[in-house]
Amino acid sequence: MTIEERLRSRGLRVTDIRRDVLHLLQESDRALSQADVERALPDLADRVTLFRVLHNFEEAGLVHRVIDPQGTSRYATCAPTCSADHHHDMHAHFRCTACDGVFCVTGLEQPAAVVPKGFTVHEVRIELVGRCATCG
Amino acid sequence: MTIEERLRSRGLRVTDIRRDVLHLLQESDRALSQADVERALPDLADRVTLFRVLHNFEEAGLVHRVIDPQGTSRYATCAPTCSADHHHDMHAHFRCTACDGVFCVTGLEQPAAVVPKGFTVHEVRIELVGRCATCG
DNA sequence: ATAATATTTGCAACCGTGTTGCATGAATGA
DNA sequence: TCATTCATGCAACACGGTTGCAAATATTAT
Repeated sequence: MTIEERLRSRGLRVTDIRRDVLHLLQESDRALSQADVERALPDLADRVTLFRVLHNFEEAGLVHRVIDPQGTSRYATCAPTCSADHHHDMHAHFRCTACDGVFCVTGLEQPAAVVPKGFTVHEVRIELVGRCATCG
Repeated sequence: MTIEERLRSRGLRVTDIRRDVLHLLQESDRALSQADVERALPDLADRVTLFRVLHNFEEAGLVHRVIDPQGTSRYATCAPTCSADHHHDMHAHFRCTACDGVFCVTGLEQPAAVVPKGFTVHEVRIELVGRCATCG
């Protein structure tokens, strides 16, 4: 599926900005912050526009968002089968302490959660912290 | 151990602000943001001072910090045996989708992590998401 | 108790991310 | 091609986080 088809399939109009940003996210092996996108594609668009584009992508289920340890949002493309509602419970994230890169990890089984009486668990989020292949 | 002893044992001087803030965190059953502390103890201190007090507590290993889904920091008292370095890998956090409260959960076993070749996992962070006992 | 020292506090000011409103320009469908 | 709907840029603001510096306070030594 081309990038344009991907955008249209989620009801988003095709524009230069959206095409370039989605392409960048697709090529990246890690989750990018808005600042990362601005650095990679300087002068492509106003920062408000970028904010809205990333926001649109997330709402449309094209990307998922993860909060990094500094509290800023990072975005990464979803698997093609992702939808906006339940794409988050399909994988965990790995964060490298050296380069601060965030990677997706699939195939992780969820541990049985033991919570106090009266608590209900709907979702288990897992973050792996360590060093990536590049940083050794 | 009294609050004052607790502060001194970590090399922190005892002041009204530190005593009140640590007491508040100790009494709370959930992790509090700086804004929460300001609301609970209005006019106790300047917001910069509060920021530094919470920062000191974390460095001293008196509290641990967790980033909530909005990307803001929340603080909760550690078990007395916690140190600044390894207090984070002793428990998971539970977040209530209704009241946004963050609670500590202990006794959770860590899942075996499957990561790509070349990756090294040093730590596994787990966040449970659901409804707390109060919110049903 | 007092003075000397080290730390804490408040203030002003700044940065980055996130966010809204509004006017303008561009993509789509008829 | 025209009308409509949506995307974009700009200005402006909210908020959390952060630093530097001078004044106030806690600790230590006299």
